Amino acid sequence: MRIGELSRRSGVAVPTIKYYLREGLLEPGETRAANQADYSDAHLQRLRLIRALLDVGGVSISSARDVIAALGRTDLQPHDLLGVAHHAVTPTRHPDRDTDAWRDARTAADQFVAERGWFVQPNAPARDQLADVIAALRTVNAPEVLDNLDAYATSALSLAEVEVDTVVARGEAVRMLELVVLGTVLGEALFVALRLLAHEHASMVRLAAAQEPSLPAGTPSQN
Amino acid sequence: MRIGELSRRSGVAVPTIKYYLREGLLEPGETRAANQADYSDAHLQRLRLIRALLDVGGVSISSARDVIAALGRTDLQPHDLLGVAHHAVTPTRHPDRDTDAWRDARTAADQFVAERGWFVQPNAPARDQLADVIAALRTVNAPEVLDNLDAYATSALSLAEVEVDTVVARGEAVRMLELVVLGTVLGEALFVALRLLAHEHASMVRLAAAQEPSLPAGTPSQN
DNA sequence: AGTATGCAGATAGCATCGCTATCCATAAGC
DNA sequence: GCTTATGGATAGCGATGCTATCTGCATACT
Repeated sequence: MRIGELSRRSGVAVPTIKYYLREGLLEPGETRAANQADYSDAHLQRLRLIRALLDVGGVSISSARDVIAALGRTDLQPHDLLGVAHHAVTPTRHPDRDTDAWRDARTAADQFVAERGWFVQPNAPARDQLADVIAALRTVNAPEVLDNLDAYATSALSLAEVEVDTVVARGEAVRMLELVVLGTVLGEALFVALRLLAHEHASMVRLAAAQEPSLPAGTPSQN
Repeated sequence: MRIGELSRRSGVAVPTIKYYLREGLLEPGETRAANQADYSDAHLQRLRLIRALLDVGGVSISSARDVIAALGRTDLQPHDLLGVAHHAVTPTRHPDRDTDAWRDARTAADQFVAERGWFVQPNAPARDQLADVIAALRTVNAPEVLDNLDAYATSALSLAEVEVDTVVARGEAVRMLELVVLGTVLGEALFVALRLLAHEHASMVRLAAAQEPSLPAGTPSQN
């Protein structure tokens, strides 16, 4: 198919597809003549993956390029891809990390990981992310949230185990790689959305109940 | 204190503080003369909150303004603030929602919420977010991730209950409002970081173990 | 009193990101 | 032969989050 049809079938504008080609997110089609290239169903699939990463996963163009490049490598194991996927979902914006307060928070983060017995690379970016949040919660003086660290970690671990099992359940290497990426990026979006829904439910049950006694009957609290 | 000291103590550049003043994120200091204003510790605190929301929470300037405006209102109950906080963590980017595939996903999202017995406003933005992810997972043909919806929801609910309880445990209304915001925005960042750490741990234990038998001895799988 | 520094408020500029629009020569389709 | 579409290149655009500069005045130091 040519670019027009690719555009129609994917819902992505032609200039945008050209932009992705320029940026190396999408492989060029097979050139037939100076101004004719042929795109396959694989291109369509790839385009859908790109849009999912960008629109739903919130991944940047350059991170998406890295992820896609990694997907194309046959020498990577699923675990190796995790680093790339994690990098993709790691925000670039972050607070000033060159302060004593931040370094203290980073120490606390490392200590927490160690106490949990988690096996995590010493330079994993998620350690810095955790330190960012710890430092922020301390400076805004909200230790209550940090008191729940264990609850957060327990939820996170049980989720992570389910996700990894989902990948492991697959035999084919190529499929596993895709699932690592999708599980990491879209899994995060999935959880975030569900957390907000659960948040609203829990809040309605526990907070609103106090002020407005006549709640929807039979709303379970799921304990 | 004057703006220079506020800048030094907060680590925020003077022009940036002026920008926040213009944008209505920070209240003007008490004017003493045409070009002299006085800032209090409350301003410093507020500035730290702003930086936490922007840098760690990834909230936009305009959402931060909404959140801060809501914090200042005395007529709001904690539950009312949830909507504002949720809006702040809801990304503006989203896939095309004007397709049949998306509407199907939205129906599936509503059905999921209903099955769970969750009490959630029909127009809650998180419903759309959930539909976004469901639609994306379907178009990239990764139903495996969706098979774990229940696991995700269970984790999300237990987390949400802990978070709501943390807010409820506080008596003072003003503090509760702050905690709703911090719990929603920074709680998300906290969970995301912990999930990545747990992800790496679980992956190391289950995936890398297969190819590289000599793992760090005694790494528990926390089952 | 004189000088240097700092301040408030206003306006303009800037870097990045993710597209979008335009142009050109060529090929396809009717 | 004529319209339309294409590939490739280059330039521009709108939003975001600052950053820089200017002006007139207050403050601080000496």
